[in-house]
Amino acid sequence: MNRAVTLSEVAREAGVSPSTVSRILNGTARVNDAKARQVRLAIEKLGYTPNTFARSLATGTSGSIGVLTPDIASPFYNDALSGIERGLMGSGYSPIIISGHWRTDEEEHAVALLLNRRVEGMIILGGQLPDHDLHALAARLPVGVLGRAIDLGAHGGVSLAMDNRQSARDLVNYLIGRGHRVIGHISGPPDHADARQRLDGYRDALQERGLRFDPALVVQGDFQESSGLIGMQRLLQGHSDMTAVFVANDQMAYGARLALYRLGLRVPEDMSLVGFDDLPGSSYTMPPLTSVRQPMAEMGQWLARYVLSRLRGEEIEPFEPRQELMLRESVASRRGR
Amino acid sequence: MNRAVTLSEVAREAGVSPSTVSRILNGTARVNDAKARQVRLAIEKLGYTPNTFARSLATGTSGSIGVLTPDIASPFYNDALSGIERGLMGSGYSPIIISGHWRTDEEEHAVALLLNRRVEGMIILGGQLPDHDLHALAARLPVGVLGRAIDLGAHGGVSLAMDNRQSARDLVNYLIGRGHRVIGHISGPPDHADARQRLDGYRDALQERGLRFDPALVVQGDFQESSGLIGMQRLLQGHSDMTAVFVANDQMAYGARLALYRLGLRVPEDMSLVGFDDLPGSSYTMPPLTSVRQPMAEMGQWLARYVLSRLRGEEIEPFEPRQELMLRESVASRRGR
DNA sequence: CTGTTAGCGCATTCAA
DNA sequence: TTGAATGCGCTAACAG
Repeated sequence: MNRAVTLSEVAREAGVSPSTVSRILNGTARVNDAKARQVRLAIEKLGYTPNTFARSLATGTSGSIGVLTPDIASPFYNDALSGIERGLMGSGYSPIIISGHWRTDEEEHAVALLLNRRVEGMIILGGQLPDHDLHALAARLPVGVLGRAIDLGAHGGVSLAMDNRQSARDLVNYLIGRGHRVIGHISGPPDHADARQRLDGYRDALQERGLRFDPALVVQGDFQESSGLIGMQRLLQGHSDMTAVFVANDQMAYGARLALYRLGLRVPEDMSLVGFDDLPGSSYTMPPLTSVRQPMAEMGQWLARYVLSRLRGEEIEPFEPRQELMLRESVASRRGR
Repeated sequence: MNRAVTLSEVAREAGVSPSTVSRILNGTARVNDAKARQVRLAIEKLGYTPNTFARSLATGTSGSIGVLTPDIASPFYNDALSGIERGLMGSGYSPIIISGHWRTDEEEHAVALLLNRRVEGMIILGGQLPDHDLHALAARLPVGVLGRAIDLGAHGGVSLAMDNRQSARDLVNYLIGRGHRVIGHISGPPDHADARQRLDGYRDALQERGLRFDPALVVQGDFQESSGLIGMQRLLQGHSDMTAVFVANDQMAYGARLALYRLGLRVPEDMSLVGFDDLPGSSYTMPPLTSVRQPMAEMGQWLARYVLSRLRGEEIEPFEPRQELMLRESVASRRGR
């Protein structure tokens, strides 16, 4: 970039002192109208752009909030990003988004980068960061975490965790209530806390209703569509009595759905299907998919507000994210049979 | 944030001068091993984090590339974001992503913000920015644009535009080739260049094959699922001879698909359906949706490399994005009828 | 209301 | 190999 115009150049052009220009720029003090006009003209003429670095260095504030997301292209976390943007809007703070690609080392690197950029607060979406990293972070600045059960209260940090286990349990209970007795499960990767909790919830529900937990009814996926397809194929082998499948996320449920279609099995008449996460597309699958919805956007927005409130020393009303069973058309009743 | 540790404090702690610490940090010069160890120890002990602002101010470089996306939660553009991340990886540059929410004023504001942050290059995804803004930008720094046909060659900028019109034409031609004669279209918002071009392509194909363009066969949507559903319902009224519909994007095609399902119409037996964009989910719809794929991730990656090459004064091999018809199972042949 | 002065934290001369 | 001095562009006292 060709050397950028500086504030002093503007000052010289307008025939005033640098501080005057600064004051006009920031509205820090009343300034003679005529001079103000001169300055605006000079700014226009020279194409002046204030240098954030210099300003931040001088003020000691960056006006930015770091956001760490595991994947910039994840339909799941992106709703939260939208929420964060909304929450920050008009606050004078802007988000700096970095993705950690589900890798601890990259995430730690990303956090370091954000710290270098002197973000004043941080929002962490899911991810693999060890708890002690999060604690260390919360001790330095306001931190909001989404999707992990961790107690940051000691430092005043906050975590919005969804109760995956309870929701999975509700979902499977719903299936049982509709008369299903042999229920398969396509699980997520076992190194993923959410996946483990959803599996636990599945097991809880079975146990609670006196149904046997059969490991053969559980196949492992990786949260991607293709693994749902394969998982369903495997479940179908040798489980002719299975009437419903709880898939650990919607993406895999889409794959499972396709596997059934390929085999000429109807949903929900021949097989009931439930997912998890309620992706935007899940209202438009065929049939619309029963799933559990986490208010990602609202959570993101609240977290942004939380960090802002901490920064301003204000109080903020607590937020209880409610997970919601989205009952749609992918589950049939087995009562009559 | 509690006052951060500075380089001088590290220097004092280690008993050396600030310049020495700086040299160790940047590997600018050989330094006595013993001192280097001292310094590393001090950095560790104090929890020192270099201040990006100060460094950028001193060096006059920011090490960041601005990325403007119309929507942080768009499944379409996010693939490009992933590609950009990949393209920048290991280059020493990192992306700063801002979204403009499809609004010209917000986009201009975002660009200003990026300029303030002294990004060294910029990548613009789609959006509503007027051409002259883009030209002005390209005159200042390396710029890569995705999804808009604009000639930035004068300044050395580049634009990777997809030929929406040609692809739409190919798609509709394909339908005609499969024996369809009455083909509906659910279009995108008319203020959206992509939408207009896709409509044009639809018209081109009909004309080319001697079919009449019937305005009643075109209904307007807004690129969202729900408008596809409504659009399909409206198309179905009074067009009993329609056998195929070209939907201007996949999201709307999902909605259209659901409308058909609700009415008990089968795809593709009763109605053929084609979309546009080939979202990740489109391989898993029921049936898998025929669509046209733009290599968004590859384009994003190449654009990142392009900007880097400009920054380094290197040459880069040109990139011809190829759009690809993804022929899947949502189209039936009408030949025999 | 306005100009002058003194840093903010760092990289980079220039000497030693 | 190392330290001292200087300046990047801006804001914030401090005087006037």
